[in-house]
Amino acid sequence: MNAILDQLKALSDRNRLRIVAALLHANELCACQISEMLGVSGATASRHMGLLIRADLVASRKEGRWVFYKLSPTFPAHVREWLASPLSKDPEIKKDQSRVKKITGCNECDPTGPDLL
Amino acid sequence: MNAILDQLKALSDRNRLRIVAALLHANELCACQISEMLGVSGATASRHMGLLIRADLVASRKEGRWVFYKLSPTFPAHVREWLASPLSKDPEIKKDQSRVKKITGCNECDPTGPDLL
DNA sequence: TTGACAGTTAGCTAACCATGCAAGTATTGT
DNA sequence: ACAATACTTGCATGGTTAGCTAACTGTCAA
Repeated sequence: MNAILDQLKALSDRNRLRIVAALLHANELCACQISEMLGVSGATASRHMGLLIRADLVASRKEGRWVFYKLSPTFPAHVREWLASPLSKDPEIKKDQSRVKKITGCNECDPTGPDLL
Repeated sequence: MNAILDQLKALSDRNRLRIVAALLHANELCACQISEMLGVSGATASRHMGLLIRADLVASRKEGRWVFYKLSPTFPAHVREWLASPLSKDPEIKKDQSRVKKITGCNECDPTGPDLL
């Protein structure tokens, strides 16, 4: 039960749910994009990502100074099916998506890939 | 997003997840069974049930002095598919199931029905 | 009507958690 | 080596929440 509980706790925060929605849409994002999208400090974003990683919902990849995040390969399929459709229609999430597009702070970030939403 | 967030928050508590697991297994339970299964006061159990109802995960039915709870007809199917199998195997949940069987405080309670786990 | 029982609500406390700032680590470029 | 950038971690703080007891509402029985 603890593994599932950790995943539920990780998902039951507004900002972390926004992060998951963004990763469903964008395939891969770097930390700076996430903190800017949320409008929180880099430290706070980093904590959220650590929590999502420990819950086995997100995987990270380090490349030079940057850390890139994507949904874990073991991200529960049923959760994806549950969240994908409603989140893709949510106005707040849509706003996040267009905000991410405009973030050019880290030009290595190329959030183009299969859209999972 | 708020509706989903409310459901996630409602599920992301150990005791409330135990309640949902019990309802997946037992079809219908009364308040006294739930508080006794959890080992918490009736007041605490009542608060948990109120939260689950407001999240639209549980429906209640009043019969005389008793209130019976079951999963809402709109309980998300994907969530059920996600939780059912792992929870049914969880030792803590199994212990809850056998504990519920022995509760005879309210003899109206007849937790026999289709086992959804 | 009075008492007992089942459940809810109010008020409180303690624990948890999201956040920011500041300091630390790691990597790159000059 | 030094500075700058990207992220992480320690610590303090304000807000949220699970839990209790006590008081309240509603129902049934004597």
